[in-house]
Amino acid sequence: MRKKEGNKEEDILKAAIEVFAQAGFYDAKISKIAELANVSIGSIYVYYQNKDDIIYKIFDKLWGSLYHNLEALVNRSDLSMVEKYDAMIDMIFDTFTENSSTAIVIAHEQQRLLLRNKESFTPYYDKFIDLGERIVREGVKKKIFNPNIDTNIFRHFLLGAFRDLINSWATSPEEFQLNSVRRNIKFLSKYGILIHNQ
Amino acid sequence: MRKKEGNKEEDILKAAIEVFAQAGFYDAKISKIAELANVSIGSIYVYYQNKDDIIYKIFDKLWGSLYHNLEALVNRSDLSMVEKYDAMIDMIFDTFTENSSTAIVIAHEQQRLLLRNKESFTPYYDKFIDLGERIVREGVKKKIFNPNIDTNIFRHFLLGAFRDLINSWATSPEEFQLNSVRRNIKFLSKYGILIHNQ
DNA sequence: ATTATTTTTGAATAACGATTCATTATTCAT
DNA sequence: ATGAATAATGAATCGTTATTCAAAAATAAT
Repeated sequence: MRKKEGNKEEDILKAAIEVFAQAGFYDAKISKIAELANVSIGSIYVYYQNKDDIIYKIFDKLWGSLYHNLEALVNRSDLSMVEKYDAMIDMIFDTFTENSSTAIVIAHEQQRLLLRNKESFTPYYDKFIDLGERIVREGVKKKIFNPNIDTNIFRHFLLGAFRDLINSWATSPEEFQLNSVRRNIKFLSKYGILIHNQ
Repeated sequence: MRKKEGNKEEDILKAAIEVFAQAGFYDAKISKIAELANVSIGSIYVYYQNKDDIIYKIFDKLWGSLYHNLEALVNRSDLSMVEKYDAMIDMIFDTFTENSSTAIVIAHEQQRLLLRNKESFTPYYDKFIDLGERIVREGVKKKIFNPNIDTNIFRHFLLGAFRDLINSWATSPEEFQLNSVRRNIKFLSKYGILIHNQ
């Protein structure tokens, strides 16, 4: 019986994230991924069904991580509502910034892939959204969040803003102070741009 | 001298918008665009250099329209600062919703194309952003907008939120009340999600 | 050392679809 | 009518690259 050398499956995924982030999914070459992963082209097809399969597994990994982290947060009763909301923003922020190439891939490719094939998309994405909406509804029920805001619209608003900002930072990190981005997302989503004078 | 029949250039652009929105840029077939435009494949290459050229002209048209409309707004002195901001949101909102397929194409393709080839991208995009930032800085100077918010971050925040919401509506219009989306974008960007109790 | 089993390899395949360009069609001026 | 001149056509080309699979290499058990 032959043993597997190293962890090719993981090497390939890591390489693919970099290649997809740099070139975009369609311009990314399997041969380039193989080269970066120090693996033959054939090996890629041992561990993954095809090119699509690779990107779907990238999504699955990140949304899975976000989902599990949010799950740990959603039922914490030691936090005030606003503390819980801030913790959610921090968690999402940390996850994306610690995986900046994955963040770029998601920002660039997710929308189209969702359109193309909703069935094979990671279930963690919808589960994550559900948990997020639950937190917002909890805030409304506790009369902390504005009940006139549509929960569904708010989550698109917030995630859309997140997506653009994280992607912009990941693409040109020299243009943004990461902590400033974090602070501004928190502040803007809670208080908006206007100065409140009463 | 032979005259051109109808307006093939425009027919092709309109068809391409629909095909790109439906299939995504890379899966879109030139043959499908030709079919939808009632034009031969060869004619497409009479009016456009290549596939890229078509999508760049789609972007140019929409961002050009946004830029010119914003230019008409930016120096209006008959509006209060908040009225001007609301008018800007309304204008962006109307432009995107009146061109919903183009909105989908932009939401799905712009980021990657910007990365791929910043030079051939429409100059109206940057010019539009500049005008938008000027309005925000005017709001700060007039002590209506919060001076602690980073202008650059705010525009990514707002446009990111816009992008996701318009795209979501354009993809599943049955899921959203358009006026509710408009109202919520205005409210959230100005006042945030928290109830202000003082 | 030999065999069995599993892993790895990468040259060859095969399909695809953007782009070209020689040909045909249409219009207009004379 | 005729002939420029331009517009339109679409079959054929050509490069590209994801995927396959038969062979080779590595390991473990005996």
